[in-house]
Amino acid sequence: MAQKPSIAKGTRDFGPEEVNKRNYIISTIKSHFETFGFMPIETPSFENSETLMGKYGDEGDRLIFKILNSGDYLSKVDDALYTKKDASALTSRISEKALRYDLTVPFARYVVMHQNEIDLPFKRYQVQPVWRADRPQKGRFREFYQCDADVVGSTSLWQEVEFIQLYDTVFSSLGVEGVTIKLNNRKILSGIAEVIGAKDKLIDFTVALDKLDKIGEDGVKKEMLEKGITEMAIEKVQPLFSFTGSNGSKLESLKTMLSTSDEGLKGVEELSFILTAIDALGLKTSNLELDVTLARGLNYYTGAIIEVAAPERVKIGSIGGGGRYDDLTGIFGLKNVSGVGISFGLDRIYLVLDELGLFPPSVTTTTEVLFLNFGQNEALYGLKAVKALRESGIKAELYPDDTKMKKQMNYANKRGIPFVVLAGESEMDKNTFTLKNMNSGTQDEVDITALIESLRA
RNA sequence: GUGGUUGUAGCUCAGCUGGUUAGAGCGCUGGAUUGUGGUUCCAGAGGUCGCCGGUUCGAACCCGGUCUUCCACCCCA
Repeated sequence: MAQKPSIAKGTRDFGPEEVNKRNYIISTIKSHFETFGFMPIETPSFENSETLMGKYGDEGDRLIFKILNSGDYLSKVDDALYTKKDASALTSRISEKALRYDLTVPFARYVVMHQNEIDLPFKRYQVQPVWRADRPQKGRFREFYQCDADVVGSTSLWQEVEFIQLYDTVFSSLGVEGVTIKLNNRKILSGIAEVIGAKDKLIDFTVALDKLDKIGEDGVKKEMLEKGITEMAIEKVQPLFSFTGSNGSKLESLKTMLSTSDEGLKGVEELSFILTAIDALGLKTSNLELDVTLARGLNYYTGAIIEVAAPERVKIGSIGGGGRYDDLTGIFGLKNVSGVGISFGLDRIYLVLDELGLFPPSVTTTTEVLFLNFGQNEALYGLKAVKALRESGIKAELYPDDTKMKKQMNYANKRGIPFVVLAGESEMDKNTFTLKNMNSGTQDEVDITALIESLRA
């Protein structure tokens, strides 16, 4: 009984064209990672559960795909636990492995486990799939690729400067001009919370502030009030709601607002350093913008927070993000190692390139010439030429079956193969080939040298 | 995890207040056309109406559950 084929929720198949396009993006990103001095590593697709659990908050734990133990996993569960139906307690007994949730935590584990083999500061890049048991949505899947570059073992702000340059280089190279690299700093957000006397509500405060462009000033204020932030406190940060002007003037106004917070001022100083450096170095096509509402991934970022927005005409939002996290490896017992890194959102970059028509035509590679098959002797004659063409770097193939010519021509046509070679008895007698241009319909009878020459052009 | 939405041929979709053999376009296969594809013409194949149950004389259509799709929230790339 045949079953209806299906694929798991939130996963996708990729056809030849999609794979070629995705590979184009990935290889562009990788080549720039390398010119910036990053080195590749790979980690397993699944880790021991304890490596991942508890690193992404309660919400994160829920979204981690757990792998059921092999064998009779229920035999290890005592009746009391089983009857209690406590999912989280039961999970730890029947599942000891879990699928990779991101590339950062496995990287931290890698650094700690291999600390004697690597030289700090260590710059690594990693392009691998990750899995999340999330509910799928537009541009969000349960299996997707992350393209990460991180540096560990240096607190220097020059790293942040380098990462901004890297973003600019990659997007310019892909032809995506006019992206906006948004920059913020956790210390500034902390400072603001401190100044308004809501230090304990930092997360609530920033999560609400982050939604400013989405739900507007009134919506943000409403959410803040709901979370128990006082009206007086909100009053104090009123300037944040209409924060415009140059990066310089924004910094000035932050400096005033945060004058009583040492941490906040430190954040201003760090931002100022980065902005000055980028100003001096220049960017190819990107814009750099100080954005105090930027607060993603706040759970672990401790300094810089970076996010890249697609050009305005493409309504797709964020296409990359990153930041600084002090003590990245502390959870695995290696103290005082700071990390900073960025990530490229492959799927969304794909959508941007597709929408703007930025994939080079050469990305979709097809066979350049198809030899029609007229029988055993003709096939062998053709295959000798195919071999010669391949040695000249031309993508060539022979139609495998001796079927009707109409069928073979049709196949070439549908695959978009630009040239077809007809070589039957009469050509074999003369040691020639009939080369047909499928676009114009014209054809010429040529010898092997001329065949290679005309296909090479 | 919460709320909503979608599912009919390989694909995109019609299908009336519940009524007999569920349709179209595209695609596919064969032929017109035995060494010439795209265009045209002719013929043909292809459907447990997502799945399970219920209501009814009768269900693609109504009801419940479930899976899936897409959207919003939460969160996030």
